[in-house]
Amino acid sequence: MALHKRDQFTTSEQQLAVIAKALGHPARIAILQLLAQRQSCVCGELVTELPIAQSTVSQHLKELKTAGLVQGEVDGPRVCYCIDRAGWARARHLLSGLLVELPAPTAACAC
Amino acid sequence: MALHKRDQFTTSEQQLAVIAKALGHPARIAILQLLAQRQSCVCGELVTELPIAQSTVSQHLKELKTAGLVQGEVDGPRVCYCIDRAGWARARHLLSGLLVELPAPTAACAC
DNA sequence: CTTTACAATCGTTAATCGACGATAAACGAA
DNA sequence: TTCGTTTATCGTCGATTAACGATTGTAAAG
Repeated sequence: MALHKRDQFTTSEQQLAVIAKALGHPARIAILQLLAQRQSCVCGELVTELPIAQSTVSQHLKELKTAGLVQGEVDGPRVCYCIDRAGWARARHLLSGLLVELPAPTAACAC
Repeated sequence: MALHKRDQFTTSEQQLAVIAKALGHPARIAILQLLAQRQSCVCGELVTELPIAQSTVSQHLKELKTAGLVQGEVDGPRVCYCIDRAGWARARHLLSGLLVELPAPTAACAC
């Protein structure tokens, strides 16, 4: 593979991209919203709430976990998921940083 | 193809996912930041600032344009890009909506 | 009318994603 | 131990992404 162009970007750019990529699918947005609504963590309940197969939900959860946005804890035969406190705090920080860097459209460009 | 599961999600979930997906690459983050910094719109200047080939930059610009985040205007032989006011306003709205829905880690889950 | 820049598109390649069904693994209950 | 429930993983498939070089298109400049 050797020397990805990817490495030429800022770490904060990369971190933000990882977060955004994890958010880049409606199912994962829905999962996060469900986990936030029921502040009690849900498990395979997610599967019944979502219009996708169990294995697909599991994959999305894995991606969210990899991105550090979600956390799962085994509880008997089932797994209890919840939003990863630290990870989501970081994500919030990066995202709101972007909203500051790219402010609301005031004057904007001359083109 | 026929009937994507994708269609089963909220439109706001889908819109947010489209935005997030567009932000899901460090090069595109970098492009947006560059366009914001120099409030004057840049063009192929982007190519010299970024560690990727001209054609690749062009592709990323296209994706950003498709997502409605960026806008390009032909100016002689060159093209002047800037942040799409309306599109970015919408994106901001959706993103900050998410930050409200998923608040900072206070109590969180019992697991 | 050429030449020259600049930017978009084409064509290709390897890699990743999204989805599914099927299977395996973990564990409590009978 | 065996069964049922729950979740993760495997294997597969088509579609998409990311990247590049090469080519094409467009418009000012000579």
